[in-house]
This record gives sequence, C-alpha cells and structure tokens, in this order.
Amino acid sequence: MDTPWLDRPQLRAWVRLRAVLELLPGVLDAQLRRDAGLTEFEYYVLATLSETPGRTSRMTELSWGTNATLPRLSHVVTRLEGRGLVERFSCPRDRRTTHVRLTDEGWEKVRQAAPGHVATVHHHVVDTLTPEQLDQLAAIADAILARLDPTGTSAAIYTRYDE
Amino acid sequence: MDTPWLDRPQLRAWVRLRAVLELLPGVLDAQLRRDAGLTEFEYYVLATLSETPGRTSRMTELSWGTNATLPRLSHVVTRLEGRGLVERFSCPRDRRTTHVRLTDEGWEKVRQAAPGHVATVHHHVVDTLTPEQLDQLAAIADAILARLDPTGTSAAIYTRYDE
DNA sequence: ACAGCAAACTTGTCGCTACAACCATTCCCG
DNA sequence: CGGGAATGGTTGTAGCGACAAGTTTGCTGT
Repeated sequence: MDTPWLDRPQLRAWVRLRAVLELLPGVLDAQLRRDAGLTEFEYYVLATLSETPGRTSRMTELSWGTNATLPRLSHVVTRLEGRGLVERFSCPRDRRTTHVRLTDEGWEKVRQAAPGHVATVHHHVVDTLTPEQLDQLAAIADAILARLDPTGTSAAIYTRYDE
Repeated sequence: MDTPWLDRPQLRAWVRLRAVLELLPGVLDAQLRRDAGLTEFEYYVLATLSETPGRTSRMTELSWGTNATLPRLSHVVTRLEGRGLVERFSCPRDRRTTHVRLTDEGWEKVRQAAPGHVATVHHHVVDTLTPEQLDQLAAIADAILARLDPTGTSAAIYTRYDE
C-alpha cells in the first residue's frame, strides 16, 4: 500500500495538535456558556458583526468571517434573532441576499461577554507562549489554512490582522 | 473592568488558530466518514486500542488516551460494540471497571482506514510545515496543553511519543 | 463491621452541526 | 429576451457530544 507513515517528530507534533483540537474548543465554549449564555460560535457571530461597519453583514460574508457553513450560520442566526440579539432584513438591490444587523441588545451582550472570553484566551493560549512562539504559531496556522482553503477565498479575512 | 485586550501579534496568532480549530477537524472527519464509515473520534478509539498491549484497555484509560469524557466514550463504545468492532467485558478483580477489547473485525477496520487518514494528516498538516515548524508546533501545543490539564494527569500520554 | 464517601461507568435528554434537498433570484449568452 | 446555470439562502433530518443524574462496586476510618 506504500503508506507514508509518521515519524517520531511528526507524531509528536500531530498527537499534541490533535489534543489541542479536542480540548481547547470545549474550554472556550464552557466559559462563554457559563458566563454569558452564549456558544463560542454565537459569540463570534456577534463579535464579528460588532466590528463590521454599520454592524451589518451579508450572510455569506459573515459565514466567511466565522469559518462556518451557510446552513449552520442560518440556524444560529435564527436562534439569535429569536433572542433579539440580531435582526434579519433582505437587501432591496439583490433580493436573494439577507443582511444581518446586530441590535443594541446584541451589542450590549457582546460587550459584556468580551472581557471574560478575552481573559480565557489570554490564560489558555496567549499568556502561555513567548512572543516568538506567537509569531511561529501564526505562520504555522497560515500554512495549514492555505491547504484547507486552497482557493484563498476566505484567506483574505485573516490578513486583516496583519500590519 | 481593566480588560487585557489582544494586541496585533496576539490577534494574528489567535484568529488563525481559531480558524484551524474550526476547520481542520471537519476535514479529517469528512475523509474518514467517506472512506471508512468512521468518525474521527471512533477511528482514534480503535487506533488507540490497536496500539495497546492485548488490544485491551480500561474505559478510563482509554478516555485519557483519546481526550474524551467518560460519558462520550461510553456512548461511542456502545455504538462500536453494536457494529462488532470492539467488545466489552468486566474486570474480575474490580467489578466497577469495564475493559474494552478490539475485535479482529475492528483491527481489520483500523488497518484499512489508517492509510487514508495518515495521508490526510500528511497533506493538511505535516507536509505543509518545515521540520523546524513541526518542533515549534509540538512545543506550542505542549504549552497550551499544560494549561488545559494543569494536573498533568493525561499529559503523560503525550510524552510517549518523545524520544 | 458498617456508615459514608469515592471511583468507574452507564443512561437519558437536549441542543447543535452536517448533509441534503429545496426555493427564490439573478446572471449569462446565444 | 428567454432558458439554463449560478448565486444566496432556508429548512428538514439524523446523529453526535455535553451535562446531569443514577447505579454499582470498592475503600476508609473508627
């Protein structure tokens, strides 16, 4: 079968990365559920909207910014809409597209949730790494993402945070 | 509230890591479902057992090796047992504990599934990184894991793959 | 020797996500 | 300008994981 197996250094890195993939999301999710009553994904939907001009975005663009499929986002927006945190309205120019706007209530929600979440990110990720490691991590994640999204469609999103 | 925000380098790294956390598991899962009819987690349960002496393990130990909670593992083992890939039997010494053994059918399953999965890991992770980056990644993941599991209970698992 | 506590699982339920199917517009182009 | 493809989004369904609760077995101290 001629399988290219993993050698020791590769296995070392992969086993640990897999553990992070498995454990870290749960920790972030648990903190936000407990302290803000939000899923981590719900939080990032709100947070992404809060950073968008007009606090409004098309569904498709929002799905890029949050790394989600459109059906997933649609369901989540439905739930958030039911809680009064966002509102939908259709675009008069192209009536296929739906716009999502963060309500004042949603804005307040994300404002309250942010400090705790950021503190968690600090504690579990940022503060454990040296500045050099942060740069290394950015480069490593970049390389992996390039394979995950070869077209680079949503890759432009990440470069927003480059200098 | 005195919130320690994220500066540019921190944000760069975090946004990218978050994208990887969101996207990579789905890709790995999709490949295994398509080619082997297994969840990524199911695969790692079988794979972990296949590397254990006697192809047998206690539930609790298995949950450490796979980074899973016990309820989750219990459900999954129930499903795998129904498919004939593993079998449960209780330990005579301590009748609280349950042993799980990989059946021959399960062994064959993991043997068939492994090449495709390893190839996917190569393609999406290992091959995109330089040897230096692999070492950096191992160190970075180690630092993060140390915070996720401060007791170091399951941390010993990872060091199996050290030289 | 037995009361209380901890360990090791199992089970039940709820909510979220993936996948597929579907519908409504708009674009393309001969 | 009309018909097929492409775009943008929603909805239905099935399955997995988190959390909480329950059960059985072993341990500990007095």
